[in-house]
Amino acid sequence: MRCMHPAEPAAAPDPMAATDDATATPARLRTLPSRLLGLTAAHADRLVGGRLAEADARKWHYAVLAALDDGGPASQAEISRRTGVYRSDLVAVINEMSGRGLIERAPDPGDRRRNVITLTPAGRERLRHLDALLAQAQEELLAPLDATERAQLTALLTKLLVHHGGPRHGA
Amino acid sequence: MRCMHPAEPAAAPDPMAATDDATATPARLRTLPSRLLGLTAAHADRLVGGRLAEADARKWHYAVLAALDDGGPASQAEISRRTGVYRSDLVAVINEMSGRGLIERAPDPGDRRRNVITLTPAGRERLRHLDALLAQAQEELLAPLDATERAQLTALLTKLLVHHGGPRHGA
DNA sequence: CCAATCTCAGAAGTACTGAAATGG
DNA sequence: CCCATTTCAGTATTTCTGAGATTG
Repeated sequence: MRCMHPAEPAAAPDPMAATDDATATPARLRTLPSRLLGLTAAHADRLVGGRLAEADARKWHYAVLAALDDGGPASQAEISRRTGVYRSDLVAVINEMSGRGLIERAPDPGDRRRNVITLTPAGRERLRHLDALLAQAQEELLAPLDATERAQLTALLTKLLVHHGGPRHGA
Repeated sequence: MRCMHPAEPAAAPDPMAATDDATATPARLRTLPSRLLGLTAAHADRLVGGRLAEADARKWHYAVLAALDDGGPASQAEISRRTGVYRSDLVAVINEMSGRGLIERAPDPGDRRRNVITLTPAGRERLRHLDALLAQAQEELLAPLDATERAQLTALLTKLLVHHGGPRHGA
């Protein structure tokens, strides 16, 4: 995986993780919640990134497609707000995706500062495909958990997120 | 935070995270487990990184101190194996920490290729301090959960990790 | 005159690679 | 001759900043 989430730690190695070769991971770190979270998130990130890579896509691509399908056509600034991708970096993403015919970039007649980005039929189909890949990744990730445990995990994580200001762009 | 875990996604922003301004986060992403994990991990990373920053420390510093306190004096290569920090990057970390008197770097009499890194009393005290800061961060992170829920979260995350090859250096 | 949008060019922080130098 | 360790120099990736040009 590359870097779909702006406030999310893409997939960087973690110094707190250690091999179990000669000497194992320091005991203090073994059950540290923040470390477990980081490790698990990294793992999930690899899973998701790997699936998307099969289709030559990145998190950003999916995020943009999802934002357009969900909220309708929008300016680049608006997409940036929806997805958390920086406006600067959105340019390249949109260039690539429009080059593949997944989206269309047209000047806004009403406000000539803006480009209106629209999802094409090919983009919608692409989104469905990526949705399927994403679902596979989630299944792979959650494989060791049963339905009850999955619900618990979602509930716990959501509780942590909403408590600290909810899932806003920066976090 | 910076980057304590080698295979853990430090603290990169997440494109899948979105503001709730005009249009909210795409519905598909709202409860996507991998996204919840990434968001929560990023949040935890900020908390931990923030606390450590108070003491002008980074994850790496803590990881090295913990590894030394836990496994005793070691060569740099050994510390790299314990912590997951790359040998190349360890050099700078060790330089800085030895400059602050937290550790000592001495040539190994038995094997002159190696440096033996030893924790100094100041380093041990430093570690205790960082331990306290880390504990604060965990408490802050888990504040919305009661004891039972915290245990559940730890259990669930551990289950996910051990299932996929356990917490090894790369993940 | 100020705000917003799009764009590019580059800084900053991180992970990772490769090779040289030393020694076992 | 080959392996291990320390170190440096450099690559790759990604987030984020700043400024310029255009338009409201």
